[in-house]
Amino acid sequence: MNIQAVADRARVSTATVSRTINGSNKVAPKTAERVRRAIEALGYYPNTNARALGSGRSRIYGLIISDITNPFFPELVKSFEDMAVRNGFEVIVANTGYSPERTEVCVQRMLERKVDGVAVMTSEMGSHLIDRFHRGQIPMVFLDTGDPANGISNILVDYGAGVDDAVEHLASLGHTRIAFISGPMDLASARTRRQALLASLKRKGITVNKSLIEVGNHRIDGGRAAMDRLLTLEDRPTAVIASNDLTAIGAIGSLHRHNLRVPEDVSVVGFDDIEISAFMHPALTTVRLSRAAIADRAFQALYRAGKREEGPLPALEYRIRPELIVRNSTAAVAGKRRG
Amino acid sequence: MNIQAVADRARVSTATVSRTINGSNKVAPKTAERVRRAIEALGYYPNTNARALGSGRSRIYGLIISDITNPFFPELVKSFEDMAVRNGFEVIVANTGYSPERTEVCVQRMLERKVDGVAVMTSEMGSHLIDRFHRGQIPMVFLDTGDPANGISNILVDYGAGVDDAVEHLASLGHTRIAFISGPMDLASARTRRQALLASLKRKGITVNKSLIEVGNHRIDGGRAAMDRLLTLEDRPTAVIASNDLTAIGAIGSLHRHNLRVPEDVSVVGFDDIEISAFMHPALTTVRLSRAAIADRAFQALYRAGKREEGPLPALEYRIRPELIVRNSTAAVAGKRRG
DNA sequence: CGACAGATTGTAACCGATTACAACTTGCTC
DNA sequence: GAGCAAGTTGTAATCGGTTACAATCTGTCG
Repeated sequence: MNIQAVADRARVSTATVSRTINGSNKVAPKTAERVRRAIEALGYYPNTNARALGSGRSRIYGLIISDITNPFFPELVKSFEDMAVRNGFEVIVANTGYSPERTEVCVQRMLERKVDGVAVMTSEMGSHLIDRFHRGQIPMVFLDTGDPANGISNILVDYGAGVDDAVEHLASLGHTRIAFISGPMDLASARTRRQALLASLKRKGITVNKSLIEVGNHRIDGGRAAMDRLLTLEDRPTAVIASNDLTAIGAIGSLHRHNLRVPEDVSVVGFDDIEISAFMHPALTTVRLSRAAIADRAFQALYRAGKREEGPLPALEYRIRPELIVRNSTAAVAGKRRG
Repeated sequence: MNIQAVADRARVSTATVSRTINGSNKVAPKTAERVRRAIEALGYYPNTNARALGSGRSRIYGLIISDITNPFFPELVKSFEDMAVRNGFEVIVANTGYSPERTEVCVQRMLERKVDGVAVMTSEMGSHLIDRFHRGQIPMVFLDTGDPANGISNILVDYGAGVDDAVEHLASLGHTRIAFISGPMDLASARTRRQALLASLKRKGITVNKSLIEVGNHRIDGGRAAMDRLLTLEDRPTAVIASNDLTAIGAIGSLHRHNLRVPEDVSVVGFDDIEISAFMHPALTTVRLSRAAIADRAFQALYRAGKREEGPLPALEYRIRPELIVRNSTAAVAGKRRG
């Protein structure tokens, strides 16, 4: 079953079938209708490999993430895939596993499969790898680390605004001793969040005590260990902001093990709003970073770049503002606590 | 940069380059070496679209799952992708979203991209869709619902054995009033788990009380609601087995809200062992269904089928035995509890 | 030394689409 | 009715590989 069979049945040439399929306006309505009926009757669908080879466009987008088992990503992947498929694109997902070697493999996979664009939702992308995409004229969109001036669309998350909301929220509840559990410092996104938080505290006139800044690993165990350490302090924090939700969940676990109540004894704020956060006990107050919004902008960036024929790639910047979701892990600061 | 350029530089024909790349033994070692150096020097890699078109093999596997945001799947996807990439294959992941219409779209995507095999890790696959794969001679492997006699490899999970372990474990701790929170009854996998549990209880001589069987939805909120209902019973269960971990986590949430302790007052056992279960408070005792093992078998099934040239597809059955992981959500039954 | 098998390499058809270009229709205008 | 533009359709080259088959080379043996 190929395009020739359809052409024969519709009594036209393969060119006309191709034009009909691809929505060229150069086909007379009557002819197009005949072709469509032939396609229908034969149950024909085009061979995408031949299409890609002939046209130079694969209708595949690459999506590079760090790790699909990180709960931040599944929803992002799903949303992106959804949009892509609705627009006739396929998606190849690749995990870097935070490793440069694997990242190299990811890039190679994309190149070999001739993707029409690549969304890089992780920060482990060295400039020599970026160059390879550039050389292939492949549109790119990055999360936070793109550079529109350099032809790379960027999705810019306004961490400052999101974190401000969180700090404001805690301050309004009377908290002044606010601790922060950051992500691993070798992760660019973790550093960005940390900086945003420190800046925000400073802006609000809250003194930033070094001992109240702990480092986690963006996983539950890291959050738990960090909170354990914070609880050894002479002067414990009354509230904790975590660099992501898993860290916050770990912190809550630690607090529970130390027989402290959340939010009565300590308030906890997360970041991301992964699905499970709403169902925790207590439900987590967190700064939502919408994955659907990110996926949407990423797709749009690539899709638009693909629309232009042969102009310089229009690299754009898209802003996303996180949003504080208040649930039950935060409350007004209590009087002096035991300890 | 194409195969001709490599051929020119190595002073051979394109056929020889192709044979070298594809590891044909019909190339003299000296020649092969010359070709390899040319490839290296030029930084050449083949165009997979052309390859697929010419050979009829795309080196892409399809992976159909129900929903990547269901925590059961990310690890499965990652493991499968890992094996595939290591063996030179690409993977296309598609979510059915538990919907027949979307499932149809998934199948169409696979067909259009000419996958060399498809792993169906969900049960929403109607027989007319299966036929479409059959017609395309596309190897298939299913999870639990395959039929080797019909040319479809199957990965058979021995739910009975896993559930037996769980029941045995609870029985040995003195529990006799054991409740079960099932998944949604329109899900085949949920029904299978339910049947396995009922059979196991019967085998162990534990009376199965209808009121102790509740229905959840395989999500946290469903587990919570089901547990809420179980707690209204006159004679409460001392232990609960959940159809999956999210349900168990919801159940624990409910128990906590009712000021019951886990495991002192009620023991809880999950199923799947999703990543978060180990980090819960308390850490969840659960029956692990290894996603890595499933992914491994799925890949092997497709890969082997692809190796045979033109024989009838060797559909095989692979067995996987779940494994009880004892953590802190189960303990010996206490004396009479407050009612 | 010629014949022949086996190993190696090249030639060219083919996979199934896209698309530049040519060719043919129409319908106007003058 | 010739001339011409716009609209429609067909012809055939092309994308970049794979692979059947033909051609050539090498070595061995009688």
